[in-house]
Amino acid sequence: MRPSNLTGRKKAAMPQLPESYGVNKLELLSSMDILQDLTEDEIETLMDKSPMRTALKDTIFYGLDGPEVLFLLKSGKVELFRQSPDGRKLTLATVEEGTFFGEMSLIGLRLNGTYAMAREDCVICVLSRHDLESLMLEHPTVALRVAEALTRRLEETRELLQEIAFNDLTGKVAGLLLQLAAEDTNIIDGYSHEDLAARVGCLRESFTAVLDRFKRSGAVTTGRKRIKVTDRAQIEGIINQRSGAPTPAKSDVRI
Amino acid sequence: MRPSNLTGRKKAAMPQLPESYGVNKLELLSSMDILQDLTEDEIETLMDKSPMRTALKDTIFYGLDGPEVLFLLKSGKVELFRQSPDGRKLTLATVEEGTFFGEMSLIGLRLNGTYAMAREDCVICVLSRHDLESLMLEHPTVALRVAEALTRRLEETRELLQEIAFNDLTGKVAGLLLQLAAEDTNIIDGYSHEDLAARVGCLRESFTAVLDRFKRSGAVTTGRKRIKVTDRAQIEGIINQRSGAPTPAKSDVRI
DNA sequence: AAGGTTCAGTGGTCTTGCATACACAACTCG
DNA sequence: CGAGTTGTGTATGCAAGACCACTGAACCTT
Repeated sequence: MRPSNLTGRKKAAMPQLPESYGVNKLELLSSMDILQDLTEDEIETLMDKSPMRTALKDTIFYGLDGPEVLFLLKSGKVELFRQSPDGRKLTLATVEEGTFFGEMSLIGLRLNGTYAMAREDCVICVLSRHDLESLMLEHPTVALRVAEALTRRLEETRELLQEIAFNDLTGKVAGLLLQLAAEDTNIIDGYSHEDLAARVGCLRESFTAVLDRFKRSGAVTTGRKRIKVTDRAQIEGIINQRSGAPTPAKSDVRI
Repeated sequence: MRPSNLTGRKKAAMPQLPESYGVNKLELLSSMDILQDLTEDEIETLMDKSPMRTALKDTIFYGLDGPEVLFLLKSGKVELFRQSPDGRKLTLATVEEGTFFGEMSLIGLRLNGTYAMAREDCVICVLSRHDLESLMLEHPTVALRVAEALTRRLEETRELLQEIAFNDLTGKVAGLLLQLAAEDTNIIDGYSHEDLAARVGCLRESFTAVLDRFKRSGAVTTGRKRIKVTDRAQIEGIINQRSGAPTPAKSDVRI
């Protein structure tokens, strides 16, 4: 946690977002994954109902107490995390623009112990539980897309669970690096060791130690808030050695 | 893993299920959570399309290679688990009757490294990806129910993730005991230490050791495949001590 | 340019839980 | 009823990672 950072932005006047955001409102909404099958008219109707908000980088804009709403993330990046009583942090997921979060509203729950922090300045559209339900009932394709997205997330979460459960720290870190490294550049940028440690659920020092071993073996190079995966194959090797790859097990398929 | 157990059932002739199952087919289907809003006619139509199968207790009936289908579990209990290359097992979820699993079919994936094992004799209805999609599109309420169920599971999985990440073994075991203990009797029945260890991702011996400490402190009594939680409060205390309860954190809610 | 803050790297100690190896009890099935 | 199988209880050495305490470097703000 970086309390001083979180509160440090309080004083900053919220920068008025460029006018262009207003102009592209429709475009932004139609780029949402779950709304892609709606017509422009339908999206416009929706637009009128749902307020548009912004959240500044590094602010926690949803905590334990918010309302039951679905958030549509139009631009920016949001991190969902939980916190243990002793202050440790675990990142559940990072939400990219064009998709939603806060799906707990679907079952009448709040984010439920989960905090949402903007990792970049964000533009967010808020949908009430009721609006979401009627939207889904009126437009089955939306419901289908929601179900698809939820399935994908469930799958990701299970993957993460497996990774945490099966791998030792070295394996977890290796997995994380591969997951975060940009496809093209192989660079992970903008995350401190502390951020990354929160994603594998370990201490900052332990993360540093593992990364250091990778560095010594020539698999990565590092800079401040910057890690470059130079030998992807090597990192992959570490993971496969330890977990992940499904065993051709004695499955006994009979139904 | 208990290979001999898994394969040991092979020889057993599949007992013909009682006729009553056939009679109650309609009733069974309408008790499915996601189908509860359909009329009898609609359910009957669906019935004709989807084959009905059975899976015997302790058989793995879905492995790495099955088709993209959604399973509707009508009776019995199914355990979804993954396996690491070195044979460790992690239970992702236990599916109770009246709901579905295999939702990966929604996004064109198979169960994806996940195995499904019948913990009791099961009656299962199989829905193809295509049938599922048309069902959801024609009946938005079904889609809504699916989304709700998926949300609930996502939430549960995150809860599990948090528990695994934040708690030490003692805490994890405590959480598991509370979760599994029957509301009324406080008894956990039918699970071996090995089964339970798989759910918290530790060795059988480690589980035994923790349980033994609980026993000594008088929180539980044990028998073969049977654990009775005698002092629920004490176990709860262990959990709260270590994790779980949300902190009144310095949240900075501003949107 | 100065002072404060965030990041990264390191060393040392201590606890937890893993690996391994048995012993025995309870259950199952021929 | 007897042999094999499965479930449970225990001990011991060992390694990973948590926890603690600092250091210096990079960055930001003024």
